Amino acid sequence: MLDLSTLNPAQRDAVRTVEGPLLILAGAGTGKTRVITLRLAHMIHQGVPADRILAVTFTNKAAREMHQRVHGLLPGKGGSKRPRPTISTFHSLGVRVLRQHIGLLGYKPNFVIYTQSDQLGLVRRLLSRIASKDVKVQPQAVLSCLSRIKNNGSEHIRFSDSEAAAMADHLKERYDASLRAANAVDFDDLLLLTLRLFREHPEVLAEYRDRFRYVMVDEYQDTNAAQFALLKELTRGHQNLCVVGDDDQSIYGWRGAEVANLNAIERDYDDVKVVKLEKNYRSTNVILQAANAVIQNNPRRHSKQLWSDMGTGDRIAYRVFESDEQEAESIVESIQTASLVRNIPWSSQAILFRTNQQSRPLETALRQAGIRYHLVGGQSFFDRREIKDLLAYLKVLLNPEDDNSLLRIANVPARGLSDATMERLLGVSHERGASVFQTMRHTDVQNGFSARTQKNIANFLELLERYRQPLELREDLSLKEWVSEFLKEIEYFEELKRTEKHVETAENRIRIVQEMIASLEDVTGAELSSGSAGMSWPARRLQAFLEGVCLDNDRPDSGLKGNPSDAVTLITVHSCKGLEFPHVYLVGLEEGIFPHSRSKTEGNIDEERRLFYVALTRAQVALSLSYCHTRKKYGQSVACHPSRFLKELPEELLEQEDSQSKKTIAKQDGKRLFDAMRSSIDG
DNA sequence: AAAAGCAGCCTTTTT
DNA sequence: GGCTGCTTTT
Repeated sequence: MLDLSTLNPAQRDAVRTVEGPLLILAGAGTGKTRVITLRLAHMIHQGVPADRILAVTFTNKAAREMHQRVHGLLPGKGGSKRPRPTISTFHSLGVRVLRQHIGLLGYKPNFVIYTQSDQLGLVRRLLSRIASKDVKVQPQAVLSCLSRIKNNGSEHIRFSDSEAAAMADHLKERYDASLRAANAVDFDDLLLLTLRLFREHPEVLAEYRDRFRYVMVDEYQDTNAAQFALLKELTRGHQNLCVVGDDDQSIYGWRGAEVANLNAIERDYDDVKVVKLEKNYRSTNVILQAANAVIQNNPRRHSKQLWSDMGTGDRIAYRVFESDEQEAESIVESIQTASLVRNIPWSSQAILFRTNQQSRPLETALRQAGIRYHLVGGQSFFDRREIKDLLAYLKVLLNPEDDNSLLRIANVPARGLSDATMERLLGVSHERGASVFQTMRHTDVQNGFSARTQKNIANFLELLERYRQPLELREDLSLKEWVSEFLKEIEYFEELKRTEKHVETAENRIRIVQEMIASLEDVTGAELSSGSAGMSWPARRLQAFLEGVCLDNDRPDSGLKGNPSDAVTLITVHSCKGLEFPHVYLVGLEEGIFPHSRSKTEGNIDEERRLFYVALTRAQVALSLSYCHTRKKYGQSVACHPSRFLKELPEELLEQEDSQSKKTIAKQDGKRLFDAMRSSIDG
């Protein structure tokens, strides 16, 4: 029997409600994940077949964790024969559905998924083709408008981006056509095409609706219109939809998330049961009071008051610094002191910041102090040239129709397919409505080029074919060896060495590629269910690998090798949602950074405040807030002012800490610090 | 056709 | 400050 006695009444109520629509309003740290996992386990104990349950999470990491926790609660761990609940993100679910049925929409099932940078590349290319020179429009802005149009139709575009919006409107057709020609889909398509599939092919919808009799959604406040529509399609009829969310933690509005979906549940479903979780299991009451006070300044929210049994707790440290470098150094010093004096492990301490670039001075300070850290988020990894190259090679080998990837690597390393040549091929491919790869293969096209270029084209095609064949034919193929051989043949590492000034950076890049290749072998059987039918085993594994890379931002420890995971966490406020740390240092609380300057012009201060609220509620026992008088922006120092959010904190919860008092360590602490330092020297 | 030099711009957040 | 993409040079 499943033990529910440790739950509070509200939690138990939520867990025991199995049938019908259920809305769980779960404040930060109120044991939400526990409720979800226990509810899942409870349903299965009650006899609901596990494979008829669908649980949707926001990130792949959350999905994995939930999977493990649920698995731990179920009987018969060894017997993997038992059906398991489906736990995935909306996007991964979309991929699964589309791999099976996308043929009905005229795509081929081996489609590739375009990442943000792929999309950006495509937009750039389209812009340069049509834009009559120096129309100053940011591809990034066009892309986000495109996304908005795709999701909501063109009437929803903001006025502030009118040029970008107009351009997006203009490009939309071409953009979609290019994707289709490349047999590619973008992130939005994963949801929108699934929705279209469900609407145009009721028999497919029926299959999934029948399969998933019980649907549960985590982080519901972050769902967008398409996701909500998908949920409605899936649960029409049985109405067994349970959503868990917190309107105060809605921080993805810029990506189309609609808090309104929380209320829409009560509007669109009959007899919705609402359960509110307000007892917090994470933080001291000082921290919770601060969080409550801040969030009260937001209008239109489901009122919630968090409280806990964790005592009053220490006041919140409030610190002011001259510069961002000093801030970084002092914070690192505090972390070190906490570790040496009070034995706080590195992993219990996290530094939170609003923007990725703020990590730089912090990383520098941590490295100087010799403290291990790991950086969460920060896209830099997949933006690395060598990773983009490698992924482009793999994508082309799997799906040569992928123009974007093909154009990226056609002449890398140089093989006589100049930009001019590829530009011409691209032009012809547009005329014929075929992919660049297909275009290259036509002899009549080839004949238009010089004898030398013809030879180069032929060589390139031959290279691709030669490596594609084993992928499709040899069931026992080792992907790792296969890729290694390919890179060796094209002399990619030599290319890296040649183009890099410093030997170390080249070697670093090579190492990164090799690590990536090694992880090709890690593709487990579990992910393969999504492989499209009719493909060979190695091709499906490669597909699963690329999917994982595209959809799962949570890259495996790219930090130093073999670290025993006791490291300080550096993380953006966005990606820290759902996490908790005993000691939290929130830095850079300045106007323009937090709240971010962009949010002011767009009137999204409320969302920034929610972001601040999320940051505060990550802390369990100790919280430190700080800002600087000057900060380096794009190389030069700029004066800054304290964040308005600081003024929203009740003064009695704060402990002003000037740089003097920080150095006066209490006597016994001083002795312990001394002993600790001595023993670390002796040892 | 490849390498070297230079201007301009930025990333707020991520599936 | 640093990167990307563009222009010039050889």
